[in-house]
Amino acid sequence: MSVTREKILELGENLIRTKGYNAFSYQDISSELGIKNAAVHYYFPSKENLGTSIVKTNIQRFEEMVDNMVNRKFNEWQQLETFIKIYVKSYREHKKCLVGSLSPDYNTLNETTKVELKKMIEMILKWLTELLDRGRNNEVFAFKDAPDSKALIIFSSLVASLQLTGIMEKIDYKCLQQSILDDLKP
Amino acid sequence: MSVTREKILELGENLIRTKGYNAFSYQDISSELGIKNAAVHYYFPSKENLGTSIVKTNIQRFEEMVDNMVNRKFNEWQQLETFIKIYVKSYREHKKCLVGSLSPDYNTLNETTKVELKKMIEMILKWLTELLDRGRNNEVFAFKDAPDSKALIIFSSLVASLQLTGIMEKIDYKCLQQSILDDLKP
DNA sequence: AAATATACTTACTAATTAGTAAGTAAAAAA
DNA sequence: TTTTTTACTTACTAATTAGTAAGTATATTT
Repeated sequence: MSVTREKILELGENLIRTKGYNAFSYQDISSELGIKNAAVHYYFPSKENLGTSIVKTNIQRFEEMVDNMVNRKFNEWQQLETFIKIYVKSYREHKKCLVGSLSPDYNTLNETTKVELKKMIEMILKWLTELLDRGRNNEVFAFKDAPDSKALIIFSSLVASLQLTGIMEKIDYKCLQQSILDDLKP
Repeated sequence: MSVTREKILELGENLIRTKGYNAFSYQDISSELGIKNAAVHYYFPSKENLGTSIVKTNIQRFEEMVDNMVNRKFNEWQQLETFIKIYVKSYREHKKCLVGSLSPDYNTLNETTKVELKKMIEMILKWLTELLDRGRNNEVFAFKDAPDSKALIIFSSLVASLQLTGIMEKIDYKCLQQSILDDLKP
């Protein structure tokens, strides 16, 4: 695959995660890469196309991460820790996560982008729900709620806290991360 | 105060909460109210001005809600329930909350709007932290974490879940609400 | 060596955006 | 009754937006 194409995808993702979908333009990308507006359209004919590709790339990344953890025979606790680390990394890089950045703009997205975003959220929640359920059965986790409720609360906490830490510097994300894990200790 | 001015504030808030700050325009407001673009500028010279006024209105609403609960001598449990009800109402109306809608766009907001949004989040977290702390001392709530961590988790869950329910219709917001409350039962 | 595909640029369009300056009709104040 | 204020409209501007059509230099294939 083309280097420019990959740079556009990466820059586009960063722009969504720092400015939001409706605030970034093809000009933002072209000027940053030192190419012309039309060159971006050469790789991604429309913004719909680019947005959808960015979400698809993220879905793939998530699938690869899960595959990798299964191959390395991570237990449930290790898997949850690895997942949370993604958000801690975003926090350090002063970026929101893609889901948190795109969700408020959902109504303004094109159909194909909506479909992929929905798919991505479904995938994460399904994986997290099953992880929590399995982990509780194996006595790696302990919690009262239904696994799907717990998954939603954990995912929501990670997503929204990331948004809030971008505004309130005093919030300690690592502390929050520890809180989530402590809460699941048997 | 002018009726048109109040209609603009209300419509503007709804537009932020359904489309996002950078996707709504003065045209959206003027055409909906059957007035001209320039009439909106008459009341709110700039979008910065309108955005800031909308956040200020919401701060005032929050302060009034707290005052009202104190006057009616609500205990900590009742106060938390009342607070959560705001989000359940938003859920039923298919709207996100203002904080969740504006936070991802924070970097694109004007200084004055940033200041007010930060003030609003600070206010809510401070109130919730103190409520949880007081409630635990009075044995109305039970939880292990530090009150500020718990406040952040609860607030984040409410904000982000509201965003996710707008995408995944199968998520049961009332169930989540119950989970949050159950988790605090002594 | 000729044909073709790749990776762009040049130069543009049509629509939308926030914002403004000047005018106006009706109500309120003097 | 005149003046002033309120609440707009008309008519516009300058900037930015996504997107396109046609051209071009370079690399690759035939």
